[in-house]
Amino acid sequence: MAVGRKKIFNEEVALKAAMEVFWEKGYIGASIAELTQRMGINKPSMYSTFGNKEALFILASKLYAKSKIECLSAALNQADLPLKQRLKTYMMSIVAVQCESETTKGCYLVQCQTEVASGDIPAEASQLLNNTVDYVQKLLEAILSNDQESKRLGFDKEAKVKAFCLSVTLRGTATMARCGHPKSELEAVIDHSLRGIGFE
Amino acid sequence: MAVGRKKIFNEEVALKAAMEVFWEKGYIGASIAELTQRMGINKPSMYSTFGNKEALFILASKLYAKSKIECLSAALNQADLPLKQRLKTYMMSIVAVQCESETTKGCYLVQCQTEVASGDIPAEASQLLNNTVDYVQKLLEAILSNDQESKRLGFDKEAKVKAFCLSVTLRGTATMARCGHPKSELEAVIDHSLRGIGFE
DNA sequence: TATCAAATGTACCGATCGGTACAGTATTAT
DNA sequence: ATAATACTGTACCGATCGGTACATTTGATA
Repeated sequence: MAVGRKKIFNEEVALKAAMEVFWEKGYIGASIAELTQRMGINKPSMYSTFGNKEALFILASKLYAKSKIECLSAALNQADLPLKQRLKTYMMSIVAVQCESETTKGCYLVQCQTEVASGDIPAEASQLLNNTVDYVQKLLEAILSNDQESKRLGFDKEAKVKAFCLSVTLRGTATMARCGHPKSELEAVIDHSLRGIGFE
Repeated sequence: MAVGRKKIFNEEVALKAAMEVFWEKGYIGASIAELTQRMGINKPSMYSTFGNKEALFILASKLYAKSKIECLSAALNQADLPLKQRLKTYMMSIVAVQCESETTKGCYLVQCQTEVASGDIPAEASQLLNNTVDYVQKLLEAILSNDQESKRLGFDKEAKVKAFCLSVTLRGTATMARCGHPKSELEAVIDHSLRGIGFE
């Protein structure tokens, strides 16, 4: 058994709170003071548990990727549903995440990636953000390349550019969600976007 | 004639330099130190000429709106060209601005609007940013509502939602441009987007 | 040439940034 | 009980933030 005084907080709960702050404020905008306050711990506890701001950010980003993005992928492979419907369900599930908060937040990744271009985010964290954003696009591309229905429609030949278009749309909805536009308004955009790559 | 020592710098040149910095770094990310350095002046000159950071930001934002956005509107009203072509030319001219820099910047407005949601930008400046972003969408909506060809196609009945879709696309391309995607890659997205609202 | 307004450069202000030293307190092992 | 260990709280570090006081320099006016 571990010796010494027990931690008074739960690491997972604290990390989730940190993720929320980074989501709202970005990497630079999230101060250690606000982070620790919202995490319910004080600075030495944060530093001893998570290392430093960058390490905390990397953990928070991984948590976002896992709990808010990667877990949605299954919708794309529901074998019995038409491709269009699977894509719409998947994209709308991402939009739902963008709109889920009362304090409008958009997408953690899109939010923080704008800071990458500013040179404000350390290299390792930048890489992680880029990889996760890429993950969605690659996933869409893979479906459009390999799905039977997609091949039948001839979409596999333009899978890359079509996936890119859908990805652009999702980034656009992320910025809109951050400005307070509700899911209901963004649904029409997804519909039009799917039409744009050739559905109907 | 004005009495006293002459200004050693040109206000317009300095303001343009400030706009570039805000464009790259956003409002919070642009420090007074970097701003004054890139403007080629020192802090007291900046404060005596422009007031403070917020006032400088408002002037820089107005300059961006005028010199990078509003001046592009004419392309939409080139009477002899088909609507689709006018829309594409207009949207691509905005994409060109998003991609114009060697240090990739995306869109000043989209960049800074994400900071509005963080509560980092003073009220007056927020309002200005929102208005300018709204300007593009309203412009698209007006064309789709009133243009003869648009009416013939029946687009005027859904002008609002179609304009919103195009606006989302342009915000998406802005975030892509900021990540280094070139204009050539984004052109296909504009084409698909126009297809999505009913062209072809 | 003397005067005076305006711009400049330096040096500083308090507040906040990310990060840490250290004393105090709780917990387990001996 | 006592020692060893790990977490907590306070108080601080140097660096940077936006902003300013002030002495100096410049140049037009009188």
